[in-house]
Amino acid sequence: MTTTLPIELERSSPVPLYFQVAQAFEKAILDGHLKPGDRFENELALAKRLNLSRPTTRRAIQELVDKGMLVRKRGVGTQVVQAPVHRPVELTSLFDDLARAGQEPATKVLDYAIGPASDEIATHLNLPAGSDVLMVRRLRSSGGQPLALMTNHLPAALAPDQDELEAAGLYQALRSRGVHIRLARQRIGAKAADREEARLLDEKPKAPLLVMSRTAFDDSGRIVEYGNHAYRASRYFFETTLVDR
Amino acid sequence: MTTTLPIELERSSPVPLYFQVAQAFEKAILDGHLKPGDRFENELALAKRLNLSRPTTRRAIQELVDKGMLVRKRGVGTQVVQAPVHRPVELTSLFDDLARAGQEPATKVLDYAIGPASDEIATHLNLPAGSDVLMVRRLRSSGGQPLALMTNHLPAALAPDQDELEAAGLYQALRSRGVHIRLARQRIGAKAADREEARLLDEKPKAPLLVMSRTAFDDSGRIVEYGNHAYRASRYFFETTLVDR
DNA sequence: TAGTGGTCTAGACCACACA
DNA sequence: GTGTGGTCTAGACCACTAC
Repeated sequence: MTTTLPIELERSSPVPLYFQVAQAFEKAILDGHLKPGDRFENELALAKRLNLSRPTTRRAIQELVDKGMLVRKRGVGTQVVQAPVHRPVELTSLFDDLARAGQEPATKVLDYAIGPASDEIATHLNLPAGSDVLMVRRLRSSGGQPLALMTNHLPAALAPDQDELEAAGLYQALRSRGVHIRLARQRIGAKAADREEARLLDEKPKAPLLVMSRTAFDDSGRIVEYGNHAYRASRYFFETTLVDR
Repeated sequence: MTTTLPIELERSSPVPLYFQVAQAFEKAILDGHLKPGDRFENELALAKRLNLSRPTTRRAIQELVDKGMLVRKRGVGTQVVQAPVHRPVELTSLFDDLARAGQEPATKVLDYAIGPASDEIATHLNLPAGSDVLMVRRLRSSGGQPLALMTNHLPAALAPDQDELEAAGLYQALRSRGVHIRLARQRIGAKAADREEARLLDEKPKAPLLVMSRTAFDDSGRIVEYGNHAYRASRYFFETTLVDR
């Protein structure tokens, strides 16, 4: 069955039309007005109904396909994916994730030191050996329980204050300094906790930890941050959605 | 500096023009002909040079932005990201990953049983309780060493033969049955190995394992597979690239 | 002010799936 | 055959950045 959804467009809004359309459909899916397996209106009909050009309409639909909420099949049509949808992984910090989940994260800065980079760190940050970098180690907790141990390295020029790092996430602190993170590459693995990690995270030595190392880039393609995070396996996981295009 | 790259287009090819362009640039970046930090030709100039329309040119560039190889900044331009590029995570199986890496994976089917689904599995597969499903448990090894223990559940109608599962990956077996996986949602975490996992994976009990549970959808949005995989932490990790759009 | 990317239009033709 | 999505054109106007 093809459901038609009433959509109001605000043509004078700075929000792109394709985005308004995509959001309206996303909301309809999340609210259950469009059900899993429902056939979607075809592009031409939708474009006509909304008084939009086909490319604009198409882009709106593609947005949701990329998010893993719709699937399209050439010659057949577009359908809503058959499963309750979670939020896709976004380029936000753990701090943001938790704040959104209402878990009230707290951060304690354990180490904060600026000095010449080791060869390894300089390589990861793509800086000349010996450049000044900030190393910060933080313990993130939520609900009174330790959650993650985070070690990050940044070019000294971008170093946020220690206060900022306790009050907000690293990315938020960078944003307020005009640094916009556009890209992150992550490597996710597992390891056994060493003695210090165990102590700080309130786990036993050799307890399984979920580890993530991340390199973040700004909108000029420069490396802004390199970090190693260790999460308590009992309290954290990553979600990813992969789309074949 | 703006580098101009000679690109040959095959207009009669079934390969889309935007894809040909994207591939040419991707190759140039991977081969080092375009270096990290290099300014990219702007869209209009590139379109004119290649005798393409701007949308087509733009789509080619966007393709590489989505892959995390380029970053664009409004009013400024497009640049090559400042770091060696790995392959992005794709919708392939571990089997494919290893075969590509030349590690000669081998698979042993430990269990293969078709029967009524438990409530939990039925829910994960979005099937009526008690529907017939295949449960298959496999041990994946490479280089003579165990690597992953994989438990998968599929609707019985899609069940590949046991032979197929030993010879190829699950996804490849499904593909040869006309099932095209278009979407996968993954949850990645860590856990301690239980006694049986430890035995099969040649690890000690309580050794850290990287675990992934995955739900896969076909091009009609139906759930095709639900699986739980456990990887030896010492031998596997996941890579993800996140792009802010 | 000049140059860049971001959005949008109104069409066109093609490839594929299905009845 | 009919209907669907996939690709492509040749423009247009706007928003933002840097000088």
